[in-house]
Amino acid sequence: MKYSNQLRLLVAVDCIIFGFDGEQYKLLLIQRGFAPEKEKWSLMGGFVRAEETLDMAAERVLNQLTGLKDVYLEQLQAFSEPDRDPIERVIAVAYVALIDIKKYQQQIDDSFHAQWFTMNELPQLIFDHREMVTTALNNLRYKAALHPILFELLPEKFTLPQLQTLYEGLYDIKMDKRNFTRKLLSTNLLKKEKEKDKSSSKKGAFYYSLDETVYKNNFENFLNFVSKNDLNVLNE
Amino acid sequence: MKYSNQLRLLVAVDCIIFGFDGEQYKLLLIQRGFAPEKEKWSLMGGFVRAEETLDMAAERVLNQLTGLKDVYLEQLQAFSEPDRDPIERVIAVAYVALIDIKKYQQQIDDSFHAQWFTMNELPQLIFDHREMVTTALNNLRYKAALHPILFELLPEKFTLPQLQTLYEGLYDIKMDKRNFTRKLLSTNLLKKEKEKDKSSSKKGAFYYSLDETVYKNNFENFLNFVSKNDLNVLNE
DNA sequence: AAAAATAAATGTATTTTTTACACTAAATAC
DNA sequence: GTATTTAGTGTAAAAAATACATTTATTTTT
Repeated sequence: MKYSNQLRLLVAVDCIIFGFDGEQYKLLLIQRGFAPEKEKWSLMGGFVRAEETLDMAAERVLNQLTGLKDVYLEQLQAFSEPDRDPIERVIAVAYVALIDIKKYQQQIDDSFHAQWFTMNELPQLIFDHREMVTTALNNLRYKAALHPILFELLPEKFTLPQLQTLYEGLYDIKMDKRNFTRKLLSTNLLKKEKEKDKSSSKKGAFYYSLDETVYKNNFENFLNFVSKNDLNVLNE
Repeated sequence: MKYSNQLRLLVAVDCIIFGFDGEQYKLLLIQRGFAPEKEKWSLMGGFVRAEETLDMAAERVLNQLTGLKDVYLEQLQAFSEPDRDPIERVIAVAYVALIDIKKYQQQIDDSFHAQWFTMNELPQLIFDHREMVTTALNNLRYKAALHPILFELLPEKFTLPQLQTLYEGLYDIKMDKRNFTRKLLSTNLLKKEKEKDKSSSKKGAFYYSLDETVYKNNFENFLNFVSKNDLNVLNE
């Protein structure tokens, strides 16, 4: 038994993969291996298969094209312009992944044709992928202001200056070091480690790590990581 | 030219339609007119057609099944469990609509088989529609805490007590009248009218209306309509 | 016409949060 | 041992959020 006389469509997932290398935000792209737009830069995408959900499809595609596994991955939204793909109509459900670039650098370089691009040096993208990236970035800015989501972009141990760079980079603002530290520490999300990171200063900055329990319990809370003042910049 | 050897699927939109009648939140449902689950209660749904986007499909479905037009309508997310519809696999993209029940009461009663249900007296719904409603409600609570979205549920002229009932109803909390009024007025979203609504008290409450300019310019701002204290209730 | 009843409207003091702002501390390089 | 570099820290002022009770406008009742 089937629904008769109804249109059936291709459904794809496209992954917007944001990474942070300690200094900058980057986007992971691949050169598309098949027509149309062969060799052009593209998000990681693939068609949904019969036995998998969209979430599963996104995980699979991400893994097949980059080797990535168990990373933060979340549905963004569906894109559905009938002619977004010139070959045939495809409904695309976009997913956003956040990863620590250094953790996977080797693997991505070695085995796949994916490449990291700085956010302000993106090449031309196929189809409506540029729009997807813009939507994803706005969404990330929104979420990161309320939830401690940016930790997904950092290694397990990180320093307060790194954390601040992460926030400042996303909103392209400067924050006061003392106020930033106070706000972050007041969440109780951070555990101070005994060692220091000496790679970027003589004095060295203490490492911190996430308190996973607090993280899981408080993720959905509205935490106001970024002040309203700073956010208003986004609306100008 | 087509993508060969790829699975094609039915894609549907389902509309979660929230309404407010001045006292309570309600959900608009219809009795499904065809198998499977004929006669069971369902969200407004329909398959996407060849020439329309998902947004257009949602508008069309909403209009066909209820006569509603030009209402607040926004994509929620895609639901994709392979067996969510027992007949055949269907990818469903859920949309949320917000309307003022009284404005459309007549029309919905007269021409369609749709019916409003109080949120805590929902009948059994088909497929995964119950999950969609829960997701949509959580999403509405989230958004309404940050953006002046609940005005979509009110008539053009409304009173401060009505507005407070609207917020209190969504979060199932009591708010202080003086603090609530001060917060809402401080947004500059409200224009005081000269007339009073005398339907619910002897003294009567002044009508207010939305300042559309401020509304449009500030919608994306984070306005903190509901305090963090009150929101934490949701996470317990 | 006065009194009672009902819901709307309003202000202030206290606490909490956010902001603005500059010097000292630790380690290394020379 | 002096200079250099970045990390780390405190306090006062302003703004926002909270807790809390009486007066006002109008209608209904007597």
